[in-house]
Amino acid sequence: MKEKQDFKKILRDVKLKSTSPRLAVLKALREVKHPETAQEINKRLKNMDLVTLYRTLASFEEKQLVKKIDLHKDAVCYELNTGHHHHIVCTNCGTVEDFEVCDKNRLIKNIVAKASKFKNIKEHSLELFGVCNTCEKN
Amino acid sequence: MKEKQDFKKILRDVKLKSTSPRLAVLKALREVKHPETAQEINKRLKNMDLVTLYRTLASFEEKQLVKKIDLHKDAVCYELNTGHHHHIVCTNCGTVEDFEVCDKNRLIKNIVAKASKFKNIKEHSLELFGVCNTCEKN
DNA sequence: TTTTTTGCAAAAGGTTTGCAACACG
DNA sequence: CGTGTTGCAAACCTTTTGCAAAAAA
Repeated sequence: MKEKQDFKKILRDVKLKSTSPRLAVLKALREVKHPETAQEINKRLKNMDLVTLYRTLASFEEKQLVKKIDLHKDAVCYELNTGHHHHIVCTNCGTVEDFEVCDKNRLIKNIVAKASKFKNIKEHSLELFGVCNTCEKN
Repeated sequence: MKEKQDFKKILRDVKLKSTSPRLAVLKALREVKHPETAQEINKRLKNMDLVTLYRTLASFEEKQLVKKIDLHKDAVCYELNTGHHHHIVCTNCGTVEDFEVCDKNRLIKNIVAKASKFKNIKEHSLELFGVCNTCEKN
């Protein structure tokens, strides 16, 4: 299977040993298009220990393979760190739509220019919350 | 005391009964300029039950007196909902600097214009994370 | 007096830690 | 073979819930 080789290379590149839990988590993360909580990911994986999953996600986050995102759910969500984007979340049904911000660098530059205590920004959160069109009809 | 009357009016305006825990929490929130976790607020208050504090903060949030904010700390932070602003957080020492975004409405409008599932945005998060100038020297 | 709120104890839920057995490289 | 990783149990920490006593209007 070609995908498996992909995953092994990804792990090798970040100097993580290739183990079956890690491969399984990479697969699970790639399968799904929206951020999920650890429990949600765990539910989709057979024979995966929740503790191992948390540790796997933590190591992936450290290597910047995944990002943690707060979508105002009961728990933090995780997603593969591919392509920079943000999310609009339906506060009613939980649907998530991605979006990109074209002039974000300019935005952040403007903010930092006025800031007195910071010169460099490493990360940022930007998530929108509303009721999606489907939910609004009901 | 004039401030106490202020607080009583605030509570009356949102139809919450005026009780000493609520007055104490309002005072505590006004005293401090940056968002704090429930535990941090609780530490500054004498004779305040943590459970009561959580319930008080929840009722305040419902009445939009306070806002919950995720600053990537161990727990959610709360702050008085006065004047719309966002935060830059030092990932090293925790220092927080506020900022305002002047063209935020335009930003959100642009995002929503491209969104297929959403027409209206009710809330948004926008927090920046970096290392503050002081920490960067060391 | 009636209804809401408080305070305590206890539970719930997500996440972390300790440690021995195991597996990758 | 040595070091990093897993799996299980148990701990941890924040937040919530239940309920009787207390306080607000």
